[in-house]
Amino acid sequence: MAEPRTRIQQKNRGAILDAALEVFSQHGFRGATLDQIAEVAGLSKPNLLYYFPSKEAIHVELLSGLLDSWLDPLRELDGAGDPVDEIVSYVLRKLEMARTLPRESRLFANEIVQGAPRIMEIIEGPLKALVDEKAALIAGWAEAGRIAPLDPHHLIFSIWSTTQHYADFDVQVRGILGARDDAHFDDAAAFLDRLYRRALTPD
Amino acid sequence: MAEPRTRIQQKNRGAILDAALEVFSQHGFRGATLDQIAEVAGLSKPNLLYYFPSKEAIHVELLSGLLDSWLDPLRELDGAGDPVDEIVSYVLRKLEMARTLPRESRLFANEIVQGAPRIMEIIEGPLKALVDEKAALIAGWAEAGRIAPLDPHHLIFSIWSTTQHYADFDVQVRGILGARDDAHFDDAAAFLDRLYRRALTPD
Amino acid sequence: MAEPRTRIQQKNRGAILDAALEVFSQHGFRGATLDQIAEVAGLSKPNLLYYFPSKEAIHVELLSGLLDSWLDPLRELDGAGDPVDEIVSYVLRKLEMARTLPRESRLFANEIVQGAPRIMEIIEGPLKALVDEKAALIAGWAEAGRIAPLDPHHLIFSIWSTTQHYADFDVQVRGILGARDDAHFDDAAAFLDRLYRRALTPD
Amino acid sequence: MAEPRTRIQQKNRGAILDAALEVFSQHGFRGATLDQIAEVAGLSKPNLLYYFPSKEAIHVELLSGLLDSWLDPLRELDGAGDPVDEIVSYVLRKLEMARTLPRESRLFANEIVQGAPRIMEIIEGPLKALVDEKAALIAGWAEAGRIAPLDPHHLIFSIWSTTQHYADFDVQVRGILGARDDAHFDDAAAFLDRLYRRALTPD
DNA sequence: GATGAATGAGTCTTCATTCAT
DNA sequence: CATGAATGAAGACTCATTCAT
Repeated sequence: MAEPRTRIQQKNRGAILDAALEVFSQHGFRGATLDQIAEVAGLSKPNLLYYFPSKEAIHVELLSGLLDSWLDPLRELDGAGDPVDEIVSYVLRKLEMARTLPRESRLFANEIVQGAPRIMEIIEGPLKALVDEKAALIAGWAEAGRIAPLDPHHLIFSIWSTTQHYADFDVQVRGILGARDDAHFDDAAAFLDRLYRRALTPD
Repeated sequence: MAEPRTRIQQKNRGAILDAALEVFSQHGFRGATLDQIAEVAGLSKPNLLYYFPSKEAIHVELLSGLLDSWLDPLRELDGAGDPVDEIVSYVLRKLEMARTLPRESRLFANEIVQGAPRIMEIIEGPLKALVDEKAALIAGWAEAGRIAPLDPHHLIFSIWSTTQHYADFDVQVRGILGARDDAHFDDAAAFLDRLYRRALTPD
Repeated sequence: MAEPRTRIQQKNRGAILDAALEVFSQHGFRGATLDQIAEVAGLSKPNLLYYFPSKEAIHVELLSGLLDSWLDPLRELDGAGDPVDEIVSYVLRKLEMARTLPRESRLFANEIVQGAPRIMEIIEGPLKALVDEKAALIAGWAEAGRIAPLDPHHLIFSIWSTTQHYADFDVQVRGILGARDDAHFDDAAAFLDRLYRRALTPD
Repeated sequence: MAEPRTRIQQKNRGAILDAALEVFSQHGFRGATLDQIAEVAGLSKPNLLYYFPSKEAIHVELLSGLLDSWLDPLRELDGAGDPVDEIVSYVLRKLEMARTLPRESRLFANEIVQGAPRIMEIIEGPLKALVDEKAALIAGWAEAGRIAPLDPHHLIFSIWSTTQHYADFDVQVRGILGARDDAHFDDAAAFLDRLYRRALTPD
C-alpha cells in the first residue's frame, strides 16, 4: 500500500485522509470515530480499513504526511533579505496558514496538548534539527546587530503560538471579538506585523 | 451536593476534581475514562458517581470552578502603575501560571481546541465582558500615548498564546530545547519581558 | 421484626408499605427502585433496609399483607340472600374496590401477568381453596335452578376481569372514554349490574 | 433499516422481534434485558443493536407492529349478520387470540398496567376512533331493539377483559383450575358464549 | 475492491445492598 | 434508629476490528 497503483486507490486514500483531518482535528484522536470518518469520506467503514490497517494508522499517516508542508514556512526563512522583514514575513506566512489550514493546526495542537504520544520522535528529531538550524541563523543576525538581541528559540515559539492561536483557539477568538467572518485575521496581521517589527528592529 | 457538608465529602470531592484535572487535561473529555479518574482519586468508580451525577458533571464543575482563578491575573491589570510595567507584569504572571498550573491550562486548551462545547456561553458572556473592559483600559493608554498604539484585543490574545504555549505545548517545547527541568521558563520570562517591553514602549 | 414494638416502628413500616404499593403498582417489581420507595416514604434508603431485609421482602410482605383484604368481598358471598342479588352485589363490591384501591389491583396484576413468581403457592393454596368453596356454593344455586346454569369458576373469573379491568387498564379506559373523573365508574356499575342480572336470572 | 433488504436482515429482525415478544411479555420493559433477548434470539447483544438502535426501539417496533393485527377481530365486527351472533362471534375470536397469542396480550397488558407510556397516543387516537365507531354500530342495534340495551363502550371493555384474562392472568387461571393443558379454554368459550348470549338477547 | 454482518472489549451508569458511625 | 459513604454486579450502549461474500 506504500505505493498506491490505481487512480481509484489514490482518490479513496485522499478522501479518507481529508475526512480524517476533518474529524480528528475537531474531536481529537479518541473522540473521533471511524464511523464519522467513513461517512465524511463517503465510504463504508470496512472499506476504510482496507486502505489503512487501523484507526491509529490513519492518524499517524495524517500527522507525518502533513508535517512536512506544515514546516515549509520555517524552511523558507533564510538569510537573503533584511532580517526584520524576513522574520515578519515568516510571521505573516504562518498566520496565513492558520487562516487557510486551521484543521491542520488543530490536528497538531490536539496531538501535542495530549503529550504527542505519536510524534515524539519527530519532535525530538527532524523538528528540533530544523528549529536549531533556524535559531542559529537568527542568533547570527542578533550578534551582527541586525536585529535586537532576543532568544531565537523562544522567538520561534512566540511566532508559532501567536499565529496558531487564531486556528487552535478560533472559537474563543471569535466569541470574544464577535467575529462572523475572517476579517479579524487582517487585524491580527497588522498587529503581529507591528509587534514583531517594533520588537525586532535594533535601537 | 452544591455545598458539601461533611469533611469526608469535601475531601473526596476535592480528590475527584484533582484527579479529573489530571486526567482530563491529559486526554481530553472523550479520551478520559472514569476508571482512570477513579484510580487516580483512589476511589471506586461508582463512588465517583455518588459525588457527581455524571462524567460530564465532573468536567463542567472543573471548568467553571477553575475559570475564575484562571482569569485573576487579567483582573489585576489596572490603571495604577506604569502601563508598560503593568502589561509586562501581567505577561509574567500568566507565564508563572503556565509554569505552576499547566494542567489547568491544558484543560482549557483541550476544551477550546475542540470547539468549547461546554463553555461557549462563558466565553461569549463573562469572558468577553472582562476582555472588553481590559481592552478599553489598554486602548486608553494607547490614546494617551503612554504605550505604543497596538490593537488591545489582539495584544491580549498574543499574551495568552505566548504564555500558555509553555503549558499547552510543553512537550514540544521540552523536546526542542532538550529541557529536563523548568529552567527554560526563566529564559521564556526574559524573552517575553524584552519582547513586550520593546514593542510597547512608545517611541 | 414479626411483631413491631414501638409506635415509630409501626408508623415507618406502614409508610414504607404504602410507598412501596405506590411505586410497585406503577412500575412493577423490576421497574421500581428502592430510591423511589425511600423518597415516597420519606426515609433514607438504608433505613428502609433496617425495616425490611430486602427489596423482595417488601414486595412479598405487601402482596401477602394485602391479599387477605383483597379477597374479603368474595368471602362475603354467602347463601343468605337471593342468589342473583348476592352475585351482583359481589360484582359491585369488586368494582368499588377497583375504584378505591386501584393500586392494590395493579400490584397483583403486575405480579400475575409476569408469572406470579412470588405468590404461586398462595394461588394454588388458599386462593384456590376459597374459589373452589364459593364455586361449589354457586354450583348449588344453579343445580337448584335459582340461577342460570353457568360454569361457576369461569363466572368468578369473568367477575374479576370485568371489574379489575377498570383499575388495571385504567389509563386505556380513560383514554378511550375521554374520562377526566370517576363518573364512568357509575356507568360501569350500571352496565355490569345489568349484564350479570340478565345472564344469571333463570328463564 | 425501515425496509429490510436482504434475507438475513429479515430473518434476524424477525428473530429479534420474536425473542423480544417472548421476553418483554414475560418481564415487562424494565424487567427485560438485552442479554435475555439476545440469547433467545440466538444473537450477540451488540448484534441486536446492529439491527435496532436501542432497547426501547425494539419495544416500540413490537408494540406498533402488533397493534394492527391485535385489533383485527374488532374491525371484523360489522352489521352483516344477526347482532347477537356477531357480538358472540367477536367474543370467541378474541378468546381464540388469547389462546393462540397470549404473549401479544401480555405485552400490551404489561404496557397498559404501567401507564402505557409508549402507546398513549395510539390509545387516544386510532384505538379510540375504532372503538367509538364500533360502539356506534352496537348502539344502533340496541336502539333498533335487536339486542338488549347495554352501554356499548362498557360492553366492549367487558369483552376485552373477560377474554384477555385467559392470557394475561393465565398462571392464576391455571393455578385455580389445576389446568395442565388448554382444555379450559373450551369451557371458557362455552361460558362466555352463554353469558353474552343470555345478556344480549332482547326479552 | 467493496460491504453487510458480527463481536469482544470497553465505557458510562444504575441499583440493591453493606459498612461504619 | 438513622444515615452518609461505599461497592459489586449488572445493564445499555459504543466502537475498532474481523469475517464472509
